[in-house]
Amino acid sequence: MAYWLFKSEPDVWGWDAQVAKGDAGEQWDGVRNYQARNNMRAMKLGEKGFFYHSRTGLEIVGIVEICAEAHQDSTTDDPRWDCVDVKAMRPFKRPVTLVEIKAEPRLAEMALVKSSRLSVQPVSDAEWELICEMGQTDS
DNA sequence: GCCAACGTTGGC
DNA sequence: GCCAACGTTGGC
Repeated sequence: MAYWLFKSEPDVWGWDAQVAKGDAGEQWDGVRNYQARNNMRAMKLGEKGFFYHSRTGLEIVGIVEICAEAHQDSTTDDPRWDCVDVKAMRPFKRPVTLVEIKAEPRLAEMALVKSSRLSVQPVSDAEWELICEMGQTDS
């Protein structure tokens, strides 16, 4: 069971918009980066990911679940671009900010810190557990 | 709003 | 196949 992290600018697609979609979920479209796409192709039904607000907010606000594995991104005809569907599972009691993550030595290897431009990234089991604790949320 | 870092494109 | 030019992302 792998864990993931999805970034979005809340002005464009934020946690509230994700929650509003309910259990039907929504495709994580618009990714035009091979590494991010490859991460989505590796995702399995039922796996979980963090939902991170980039640009404004700069914090992890909740947990989403993969509710459809990789398929064509319907916002383009270009067959290179796939995406998964995700649905909101639960919010963090306390959002975990980028500042806190950077201040935590055990999270220094996170892609969020090391390759800040990658919009869909893997999260290790240990990182997952720790961040859930920091967010006072069940992992 | 700025700009550094990074990824992609395309001419050679 | 190199690399300069360009576009985009995202922290600050």
